[in-house]
Amino acid sequence: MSRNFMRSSSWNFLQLARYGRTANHSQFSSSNIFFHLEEDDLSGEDTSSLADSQEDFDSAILFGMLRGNVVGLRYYSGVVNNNEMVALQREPNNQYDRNAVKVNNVNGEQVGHIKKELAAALAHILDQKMAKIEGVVPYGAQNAFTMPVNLSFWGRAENKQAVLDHMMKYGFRLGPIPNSLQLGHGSAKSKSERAGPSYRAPILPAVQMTTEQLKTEFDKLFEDLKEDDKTQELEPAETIGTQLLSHQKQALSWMVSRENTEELPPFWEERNHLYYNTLTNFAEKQKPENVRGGILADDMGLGKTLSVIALILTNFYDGRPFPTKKIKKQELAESDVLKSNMSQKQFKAAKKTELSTDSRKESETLSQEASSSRPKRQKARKTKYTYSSASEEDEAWLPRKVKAPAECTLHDDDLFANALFGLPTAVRKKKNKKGVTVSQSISKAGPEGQRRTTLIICPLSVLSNWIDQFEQHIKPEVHLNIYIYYGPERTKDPKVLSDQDVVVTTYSVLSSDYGSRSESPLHKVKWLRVVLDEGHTIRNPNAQQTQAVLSLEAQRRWILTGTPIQNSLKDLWSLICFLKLKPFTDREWWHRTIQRPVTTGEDGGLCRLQALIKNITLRRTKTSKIRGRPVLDLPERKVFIQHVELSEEERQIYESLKNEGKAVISRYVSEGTILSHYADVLAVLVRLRQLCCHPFLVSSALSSITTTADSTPGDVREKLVQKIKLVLSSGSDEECAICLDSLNMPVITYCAHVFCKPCICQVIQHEKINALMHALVDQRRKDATVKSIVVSQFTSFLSVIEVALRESGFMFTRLDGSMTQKKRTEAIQSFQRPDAQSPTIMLLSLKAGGVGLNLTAASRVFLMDPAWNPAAEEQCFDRCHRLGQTKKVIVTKFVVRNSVEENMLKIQSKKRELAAGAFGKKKSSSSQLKQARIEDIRTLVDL
DNA sequence: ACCGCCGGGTGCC
DNA sequence: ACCGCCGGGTGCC
Repeated sequence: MSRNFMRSSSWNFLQLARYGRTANHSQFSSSNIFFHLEEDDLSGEDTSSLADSQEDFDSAILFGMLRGNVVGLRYYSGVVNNNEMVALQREPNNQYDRNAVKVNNVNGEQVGHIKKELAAALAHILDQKMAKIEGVVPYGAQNAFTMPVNLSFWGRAENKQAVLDHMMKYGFRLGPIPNSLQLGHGSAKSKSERAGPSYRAPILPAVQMTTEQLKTEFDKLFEDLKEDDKTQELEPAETIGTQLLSHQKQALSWMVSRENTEELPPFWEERNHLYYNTLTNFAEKQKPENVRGGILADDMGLGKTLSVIALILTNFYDGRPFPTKKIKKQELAESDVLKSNMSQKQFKAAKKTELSTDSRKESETLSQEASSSRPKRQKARKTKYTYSSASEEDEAWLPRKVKAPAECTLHDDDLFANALFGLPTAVRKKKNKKGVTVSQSISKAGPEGQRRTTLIICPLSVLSNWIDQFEQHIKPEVHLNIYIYYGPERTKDPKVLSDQDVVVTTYSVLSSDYGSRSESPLHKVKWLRVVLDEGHTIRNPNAQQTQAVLSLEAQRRWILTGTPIQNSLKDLWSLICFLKLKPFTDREWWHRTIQRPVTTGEDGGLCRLQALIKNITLRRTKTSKIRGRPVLDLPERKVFIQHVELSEEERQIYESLKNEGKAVISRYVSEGTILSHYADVLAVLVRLRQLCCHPFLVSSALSSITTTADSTPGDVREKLVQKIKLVLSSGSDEECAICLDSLNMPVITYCAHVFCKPCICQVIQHEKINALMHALVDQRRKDATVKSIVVSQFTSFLSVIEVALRESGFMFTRLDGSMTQKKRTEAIQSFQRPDAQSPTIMLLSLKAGGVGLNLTAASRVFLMDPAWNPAAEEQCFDRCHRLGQTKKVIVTKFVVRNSVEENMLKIQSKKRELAAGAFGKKKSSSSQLKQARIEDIRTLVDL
């Protein structure tokens, strides 16, 4: 565990403080802090605990190059082009030579072996991971028996000499490869049909870009995206009952075209009847499968969910919308009118389909489908859902009424899910009715049955939101079958799933299914489409959850995320893998062609990355403009920082705690043991921050006063009880830190400070809370309908605030990490209600709920204590400043003057820079990280 | 000749 | 491999 701990990034460390808050008691216990840190690590916040080779990749420098030979070509089927990249792979179990090193082409097919004398030298280096060795075949690609290979050795600077020495021992000298050797013989090109263009010599280690440069480039990367030509709009299918905003129609158009495109994926060209990859110079006969999907990276609150729902219904099958009902004669007239409304794009797509399948019949059906109008519900139910001219294939796609075994219907799960998410009764009723309609594929539909089902994977916190939005945006008469794959009653039968139109599940369910012995039905279905909501949750490629997602079988793949790159370029890799972008699904090619060129500032690296992102990503921010007008007409948002002075008494306690902490920390610093005393240091910091919020938070008395579940864990409490007994029994003459008199009704803090109970209670009456209550009362007087969110990282602080709110007669509700999903949903729904009985204040714990939480009923946000990570604060503001907000949003951040909080603001702005610059940034060495952490701590306590 | 030379067989690791 | 290497056949010039 300590290993994990030491490796975690400083960001991760900083997050810990927030995490500690999630468990109400952890601030009292260093072991708890540790526990949560580790948990956080494992849950994928940090990817540095990956294989060491991963780290080596990032900090690698070029040691030198060497010309070697690939032998045994005639025994293997893998072929290469001149200048094509090849991969080296150790083969320790080779029966002829345990030093064997295989040479594979970009596709992973073996080309040959490294000649044994050289392999003998390389084996040790590869096995010990002293260097990563990359190969390029400079010429002679079509040789029959052997071919040359240029090897480049990459690794950490500290390994360079050892590698050079080792190679020297075997008689190989590494050096730069002269251009004369590099380009090979003039005849090489003419001999080969597969030969690519002449290729420049591998670029020698380029000048490392500064963080600032990279940041600028990174910003540009996405800036430029906004200005490209993804401005086509597409009207959604008739089945969508909601009018889409312009940018949503653009998203729809882009997504539909991404799903139906026949274009080659980025960096592939057709040459001489072969498909040629311009990055690796790899070529093959087989057309690389196109990425039917991409990344919808719109900012939060732009309506990604609605865009996807529209996509599902609009591009349900072969570029056609979700089929609806029979066309009746009198409706045909109407449909002619509607036909003219059919967008150009839709029509083109239709034509294209017609051409490709060469089926006139289908095209007739199509125009009817596209223009079908609304039937009366009754009729629709009686109808057999057929078109007069529907082809057999089409028929298979129509919803039909079938008997379904009880356990296969939606009832049970729906009921369960509805209970779980607290969906309103009306919805439940409707669902039950709907539930009996289960679509059934017909075996004739295709060799493996046509795919029809979209799988949506999302965090639990937004699951109910998906369901709500389907209800809200799809016309009620449309029989779209949705299955919530969640809860103990979920089906085990893949057939049940593949008979749905949409299946919604969560990452954790998917992951636990994947990890369990019995086979996961989710992994047996051949999905039409898989949608990852909050798709950056798969950014740790080693997490089981990521593996579970990557092993899903689907034709169309979508990632929804507001933050495609969170920490570094590495984050993008899992996403690319999910999209099955060849050849990047192999980490080596990703690194050699994109990641390393970008991080080392190699020629064109950023251009490549940009070309890649541009191809697969659509991103708009809230400030993006369409035809000169903002995408969203969001009301203004203002952020105020409200400084608060500590009262005399508070200041006294604060200073004494701070000095105590400073003494401890500076001792650690001078001893150089600060990092091994992290838990202690953190405890000090947390106490200081809590004190800024409210002195009571650092008092053990809290547990006996608040009525909520907040409590000190038994053992710690016991320890404190012992201590106070000791203080009392020993007749200690300790004095109260507040009144400086002898103790009267003593209470003890975790840090073993002792106060008089009346003294500390008096403190509560003073600043802070005071600032908040003043603002709230003031607000209520001006406009009682305005709702507010009060945010803190400390649930115990929220509990204190609760008391104050009750005293002033506020209606409030609360959302924190300890609540069940059902209770959370209840809290949100009651808060969002517009009626007079609805609470006007939401107490929100900073990390609870995560992204996607919609609290647009509120237009005021009070941030009681600054967060370590500025992004977390932003996210918090976005919960109410998003689509659906009608009022001006005012955010107030309370910051205590001359305190750890002010220092945190400083660190925040530093972090903000880092976050932007971390993209592509060379990973700091662990010693640098340590130093940075120490610096952070010193800033915080003014050391 | 316990050599050199010739030419056939042969061929990754 | 239009090579190198191996080992058998062979042997003045």
